[in-house]
Amino acid sequence: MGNKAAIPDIVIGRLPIYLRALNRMIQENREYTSSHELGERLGISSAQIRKDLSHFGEFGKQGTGYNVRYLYEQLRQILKVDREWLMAVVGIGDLGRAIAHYRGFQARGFRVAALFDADPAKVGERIGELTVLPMSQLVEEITRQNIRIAMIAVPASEAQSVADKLVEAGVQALLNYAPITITVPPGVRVQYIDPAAHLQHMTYYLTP
Amino acid sequence: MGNKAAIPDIVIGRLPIYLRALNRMIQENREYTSSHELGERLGISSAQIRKDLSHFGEFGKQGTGYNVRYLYEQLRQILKVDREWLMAVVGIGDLGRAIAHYRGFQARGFRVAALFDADPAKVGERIGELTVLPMSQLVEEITRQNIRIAMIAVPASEAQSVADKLVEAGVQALLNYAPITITVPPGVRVQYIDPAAHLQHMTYYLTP
DNA sequence: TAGATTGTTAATCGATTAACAATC
DNA sequence: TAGATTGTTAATCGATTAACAATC
Repeated sequence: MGNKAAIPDIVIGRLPIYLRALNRMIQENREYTSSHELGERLGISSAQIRKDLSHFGEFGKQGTGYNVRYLYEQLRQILKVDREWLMAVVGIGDLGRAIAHYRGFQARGFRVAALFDADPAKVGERIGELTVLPMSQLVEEITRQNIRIAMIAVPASEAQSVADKLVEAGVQALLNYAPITITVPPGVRVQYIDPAAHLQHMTYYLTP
Repeated sequence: MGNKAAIPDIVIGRLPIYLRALNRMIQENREYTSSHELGERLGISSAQIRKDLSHFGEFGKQGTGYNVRYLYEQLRQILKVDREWLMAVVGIGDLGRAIAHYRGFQARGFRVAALFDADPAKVGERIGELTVLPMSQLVEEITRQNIRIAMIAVPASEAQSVADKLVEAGVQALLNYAPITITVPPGVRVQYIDPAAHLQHMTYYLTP
């Protein structure tokens, strides 16, 4: 209580992993779990899990551990995914299309609510319940729907200017699929999805 | 020299980011760069970049910094991406298809060389130069092509058993797109791509 | 040369782990 | 009760940063 110190970002980054594991346990009808069991599944020490959770409150009971559903709901609240966030996708290539079709966002707090592409040939195309809009409507549509999150799925050469435009429209969180580091003003968050970077991380350890 | 101590994994994980930035600089025809400039672009301290690189050798010159192309080639060698790694993709849904079509792997050391799906309706389908194969051919085909890396793009419920099968076939590096932590034997590496987890990491900081 | 920048050492900072009293 | 497991403290471990001699 009276927790003034900011919680380390690295801890926040682990919460979605805990949430993912808890979701799995709910599907398996597990009622209780322990820091030891969770750690076992995730390859994390039980001490770390208890320490991480202790930043936010006391969620367990000595002797019995954590009620799976309760902890799940608490983490959803902490991460603010006990609601539905609207997202924009910019760049409707193969990847943007896959993102737009992906069924997995809904259960985790997200919904794709707008699609944009610079290519006139793609504008007007219907994908699910959405129509691809031109870049010229980006600011207007994002403002209208009060969209706060966007996914960038354009070529690397376009990513920075698209990011600038999204920030101008009021977007505060960017998930960038383009293989390039982008610069944003303070207060805007960026996360990166770069499969090739992950692959290169692993090849270091592979013997030729 | 005589560097016996293992290099921290967190350092290895940053090398692909440096490589990405250097690649960009090559495109921009920049001949030299400095730890300061690189750090500026990436939001990393110059000291960290110098420290990271110092694990592998001396790549710069006092006063002038680093030759962009030289450092790029050195990092490619260190990460072993100065060659072409063959990859298998398991699960040919929207995402698997996007991966199979993605043009960006080639330049970074990778090529998709085999596609698998459990759905008989998808088996036999041609995607680019490849034909989707049934799971029953997985071990044989991966062995035949000596594939060491695989990408898992199946539903979460299937991911663990697919991983087991890939490991059985001799795959040593897995990039898992399914939102679930998988368990693999020692010596096999796993990296995760979970966009929803990244999004949840960011919503923590968003004000409602 | 003077200015710039490296590679490296030592100091600092922060994250992880071990241990255990509290208690279900 | 006895056994199990939490939440927390202190100790350990590792990563980042600051500083600077070396030198291009």
